[in-house]
Amino acid sequence: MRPTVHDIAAKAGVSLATVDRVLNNRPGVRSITRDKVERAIATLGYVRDVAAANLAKGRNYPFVFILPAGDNSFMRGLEGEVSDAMARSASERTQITILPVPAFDAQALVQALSEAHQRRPAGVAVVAVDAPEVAEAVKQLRGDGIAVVTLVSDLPGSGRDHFAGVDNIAAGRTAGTLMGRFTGGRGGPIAVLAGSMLVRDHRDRLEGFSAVMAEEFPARPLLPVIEGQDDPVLVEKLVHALIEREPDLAGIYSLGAGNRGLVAALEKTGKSTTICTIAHELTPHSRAALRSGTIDAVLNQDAGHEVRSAIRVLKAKADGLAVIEAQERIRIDIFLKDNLPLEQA
Amino acid sequence: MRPTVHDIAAKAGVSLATVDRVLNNRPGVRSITRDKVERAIATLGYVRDVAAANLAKGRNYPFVFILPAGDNSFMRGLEGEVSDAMARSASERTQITILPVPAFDAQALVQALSEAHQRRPAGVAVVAVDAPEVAEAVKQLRGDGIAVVTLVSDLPGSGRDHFAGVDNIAAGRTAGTLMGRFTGGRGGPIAVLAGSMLVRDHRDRLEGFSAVMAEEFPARPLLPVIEGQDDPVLVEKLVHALIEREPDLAGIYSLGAGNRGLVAALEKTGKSTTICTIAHELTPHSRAALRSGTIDAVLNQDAGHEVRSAIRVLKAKADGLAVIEAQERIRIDIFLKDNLPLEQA
DNA sequence: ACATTTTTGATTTACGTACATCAAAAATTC
DNA sequence: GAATTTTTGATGTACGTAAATCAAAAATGT
Repeated sequence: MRPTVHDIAAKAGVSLATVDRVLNNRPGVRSITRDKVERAIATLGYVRDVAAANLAKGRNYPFVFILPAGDNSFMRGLEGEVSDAMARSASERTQITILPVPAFDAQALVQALSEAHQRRPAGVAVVAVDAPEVAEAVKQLRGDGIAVVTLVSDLPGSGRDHFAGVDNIAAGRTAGTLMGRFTGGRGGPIAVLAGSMLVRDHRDRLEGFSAVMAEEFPARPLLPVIEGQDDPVLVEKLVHALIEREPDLAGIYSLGAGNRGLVAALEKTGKSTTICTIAHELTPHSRAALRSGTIDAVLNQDAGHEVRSAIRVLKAKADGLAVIEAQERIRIDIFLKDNLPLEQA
Repeated sequence: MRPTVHDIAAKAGVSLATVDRVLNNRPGVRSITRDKVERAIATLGYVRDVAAANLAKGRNYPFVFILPAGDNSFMRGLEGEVSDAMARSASERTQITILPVPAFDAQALVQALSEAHQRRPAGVAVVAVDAPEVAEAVKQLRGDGIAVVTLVSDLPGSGRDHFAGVDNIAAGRTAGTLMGRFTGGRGGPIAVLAGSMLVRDHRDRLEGFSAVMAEEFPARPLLPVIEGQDDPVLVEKLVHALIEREPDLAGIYSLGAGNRGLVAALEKTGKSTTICTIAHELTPHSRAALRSGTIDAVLNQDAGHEVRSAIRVLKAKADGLAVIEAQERIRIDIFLKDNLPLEQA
């Protein structure tokens, strides 16, 4: 059996109360006694039973998740994962509140952060918009001892405790290597379709993609970036025009969300198989397009992993514990039609 | 606050003892009373505090992990993950024992399963060897109410409760698509390097790879399979001979373990950049080769995920609970040099 | 209506830890 | 060496559930 506080008390020749004082570093223990107890802890290999401790403490973790509203499939999937986490709240002693905000709206986000602040949670997870006033709001939360984790989109310089998301430069580089190699057998330029260059993750992906294309495939021309605002209608129009303008187009890298317009344009022009298409985020739409061959590869960040990681980190930070950064790193998944995971319920 | 057993008792107008009888379906409760209690549970939305229950029960889960011995990097990594899980035993209430067996030795595995049986654990996880006597040994464990999960390599027809590993046919297909597309710009045949066709996962990978090559890239010739027994020296000799014999070789798919010989042969012949190489399992060796460009892509199964999933499933089965199969599905990771996760300590 | 069986209630102890209180002992100060 | 402060011990309660015991009540059979 694993040792308990009683065993430590017996081993160290002190009372239970003293062991408790040492374990929870309460005052009023001589350093000699403290040493005795700590030696007993070490030799017996005692580790506190966290479950029992939490039960006794009645500890719970009120968290607020601030997520963009709208019909972005990825974000809705993310929200679904947070809901799943809420369903697990009972056993994880968390109390999660979701606060929706308009997408890409720094001012609304600042207000949401302030509302979250008023609730006095132990931690806040937020899909950040890259703006100085948002960073300022995050700083205020941190100043009040509230842990803050950025989710999916980071906010460097805000003093956030952690970023639960992928390395988007690496994601862009991965897309670049795949694009270069998949289109190796033919000529023609590559187009890049973004949502908006005002969003940090899109900028990072472009940076990585461009770098690899320049380094490894210098012969292949890169067309100027097209910004589709993640709007299906606008994207379809732009991609349609692009395909007509560039009959020899070899590939399209879509680094933003809203792939519906892209897929529609490709399928309507009958170019879906000849143009190599690489997109981001596995959603019902991109999954279908991958299966049909319209999209050739999808890079994905696992929203479930991100949410669970964010919660783990928030808990640790709320308790003042260290986080093993390497363990919380979110991987970039590559999906081809052959390794698609089964659709979940 | 979430409701407790006391709240149910009050709501249902019965005593605590009766609530306990219903919750743990002990005998001696009229169906009318049982209904009252169950309605109270439903309306209050009571969920048992698993931590408190486990504390009260003093529940723990003795498990045995049977792993192949030898210097296979992947298997050593797997063992490391099991060790990590042992370190977490305290908080997870598990007691894990590792039983090493000689690799690919059905007889030794049967003996190990029998030894595991004698320990009367709540569950056993085993890297299976595909042989009828092994299946028989697994059946005996199951017959005694011991949960069995196959790890990495499955054993269909043994009645095992679950398989914690990847779909190797899909993995082979994924490799096929990558190979076909990566070598799209040039001619030449493709070679397949296996460990042994006696092992199930190798057979499955070959099946998937061959199928995709035949379906999608029928023009590309496939050379007869080379079996290197996962032995670095033999593999290097065979690959060296292969490269000399086939000067126009476009790609090599290495679907087994022991990539050291492969990498050595490629680098010594100076063909490392011209031959597209796809291998399995991310180990220090394959990672280095990926980084240097000798290997172009690595398909990986996350050993940590597999071990943690196996433990979750064993726990659930030991408690007679259902498993959400979709949630325990292990993904096939694709790594290029651009999306390599950082090396862990 | 009585005996018998079944069902229910009341109460207690336990799991391992947290936390509070009060008294006792030891160390410190003057 | 007495007064004071600091340190330690003893003890109890709590968290939410499990599990046991024994008595009381209700249902059942005859």
